[in-house]
Amino acid sequence: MNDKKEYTISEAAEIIGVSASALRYYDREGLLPNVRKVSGKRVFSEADIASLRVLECLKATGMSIRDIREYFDLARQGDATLEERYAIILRQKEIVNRQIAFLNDNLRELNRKEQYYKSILSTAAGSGHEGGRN
Amino acid sequence: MNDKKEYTISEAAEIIGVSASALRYYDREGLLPNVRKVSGKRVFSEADIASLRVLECLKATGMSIRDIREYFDLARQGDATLEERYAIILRQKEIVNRQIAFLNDNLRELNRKEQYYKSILSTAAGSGHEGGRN
DNA sequence: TCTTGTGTTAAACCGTACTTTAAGTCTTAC
DNA sequence: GTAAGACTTAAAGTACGGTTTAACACAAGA
Repeated sequence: MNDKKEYTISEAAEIIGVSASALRYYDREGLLPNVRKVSGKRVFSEADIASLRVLECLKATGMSIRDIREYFDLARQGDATLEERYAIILRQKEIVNRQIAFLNDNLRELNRKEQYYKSILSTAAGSGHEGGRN
Repeated sequence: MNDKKEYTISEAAEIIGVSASALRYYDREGLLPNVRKVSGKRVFSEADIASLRVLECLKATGMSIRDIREYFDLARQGDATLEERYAIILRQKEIVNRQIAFLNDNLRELNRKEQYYKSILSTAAGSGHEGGRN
């Protein structure tokens, strides 16, 4: 009995870590078709919260709101779209792997810069080292 | 003698992998103060290309155009700002490390979803598995 | 000379993902 | 009954990072 089953928009916002207006925006964009309305007010179920977590995961990996909606639409079409959704997840995994590899490349660049600054700073001399270049 | 020393805007754009209009935009935003103009036209030196590479690196790690300009401005102020620039690089490294960690978290989520779909698809039955949830 | 190609500018426009505003509804507490 | 607090909507506004447009300049080649 510890698990509450329903949430207001501001509770859902707090749980997920976004603003209530962002949730309204997601709803407008068709991303929350399962959220019921009781006397004009949105009621979020545990399943809606779970959907929001998936939404946040996909969003965090750079998928656009539009593409996430398409993925959710497929889910609502049931088992017939399982393979398609599986393919989307695989594709998104590849995208994330590329993002990570890219960030690692840039991290190496930053490390080089760090070492460069370190070496200059360690010679402690105040004597003109640079010509104002980055 | 194989190294050309100067480039037109479209050559620079090609080398860096951005559009010429993006370079003009960077210039407008004060990110290319060292680019000379010869009879009204921008001339990019090797040093300018090097700056652009730094710009792309910082941009790729999520630094805003405005913050990159501030970093470049510090560089133009010379040795007095070395420590400050060093600190910026260290901070940016931390940001990138957090980004990578975050992407890894999301990758794990995607892996879970992949396994979930895989397990359903492997039972090959076409029998109602889901209620249209994501 | 005239066209082609490459460059220039200022200003307007664009897509994405929200946020803000204004006006209204509903419930509860006093 | 009335005020507060949380919710609703449609529509406008915002920030960011460019892109596009329109009008013009200049150099080289046919």
